[in-house]
Amino acid sequence: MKIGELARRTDCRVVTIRYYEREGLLPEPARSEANYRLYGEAHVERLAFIRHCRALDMTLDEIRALLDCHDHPDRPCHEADALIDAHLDHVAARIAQLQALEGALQALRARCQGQHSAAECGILDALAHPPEDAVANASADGDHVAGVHPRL
Amino acid sequence: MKIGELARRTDCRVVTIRYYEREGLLPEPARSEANYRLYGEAHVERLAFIRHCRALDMTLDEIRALLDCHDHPDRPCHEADALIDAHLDHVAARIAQLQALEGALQALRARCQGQHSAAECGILDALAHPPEDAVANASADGDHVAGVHPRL
DNA sequence: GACACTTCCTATAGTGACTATAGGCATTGC
DNA sequence: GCAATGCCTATAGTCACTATAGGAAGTGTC
Repeated sequence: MKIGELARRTDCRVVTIRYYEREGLLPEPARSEANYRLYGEAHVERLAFIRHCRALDMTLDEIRALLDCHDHPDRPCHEADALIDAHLDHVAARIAQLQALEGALQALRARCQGQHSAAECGILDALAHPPEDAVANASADGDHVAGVHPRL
Repeated sequence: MKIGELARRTDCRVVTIRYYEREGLLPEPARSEANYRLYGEAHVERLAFIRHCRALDMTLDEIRALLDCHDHPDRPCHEADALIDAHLDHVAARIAQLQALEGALQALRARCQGQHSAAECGILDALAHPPEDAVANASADGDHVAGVHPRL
């Protein structure tokens, strides 16, 4: 099949497939006479694997490591386990962080009901002079779980 | 004060301050004879405002909008309110998403206790052939709240 | 005054995981 | 024969920074 069908079957953009190829996550496929990429079922499976990992918010580096396990079925799978564990930790940490953030935002929101001018707005005031601890715990500590504005 | 002191007082890197200036979030300060940037208390306050917003994971565009409100105290503050509301929605959505993700990862993790070879590993198997719905709800829907791997 | 060390300056490129654009060839349907 | 679509490559842009290079100015010690 050509790249468009692969894209349709894996719910992945065509450009993204080519990007994965450049990044070495997908092997270079055969080419037609017209130089079109030609894929088989193995490619569908591998791309599906990648997209599932991405849906779980793993980085391409993490996925590379998992694919490496996948490509060496004779080796033990401690690595894969450890990777998932570490990733779980990151996700849990990020959730806690965002919940703190949600609390801070709700407190902020409660300070204004929209009836004032900006000069009297409790929100703007609080942002200019926050109560010290309100925001302290909400900021990330480099734990590799992304901020509030994803791309996907 | 010079840029280093401003950075220390606001817990913000020097390069980041210059970046905010280039982005128009901070006004260009006065310069010393040696061309060093010279800041006053107004800059400290404005930068603190920006950093608090960033700690709440707002984008620079959102912050620009809030600063615009801040800079026009005579105007009503509906905009600021609406912005915080929208941001809260995004954070809440992201939390829900990550919790779904956490569940999917825990289910995944439970499939292997690390005693197998990669060929028998339940994790790798599940990633290659997931049970359809497991991952479906975990993937983002472009709601602008970032993925699992932040930078900050 | 000579030297090292730190702080400051500008400009440019890199990060991750894509997305967008330009310019062009191949295929398909009418 | 022609337009619409799909495919190709290559390059640049996204966001919020971070890193690096190369140099000038200020500070402290001998």
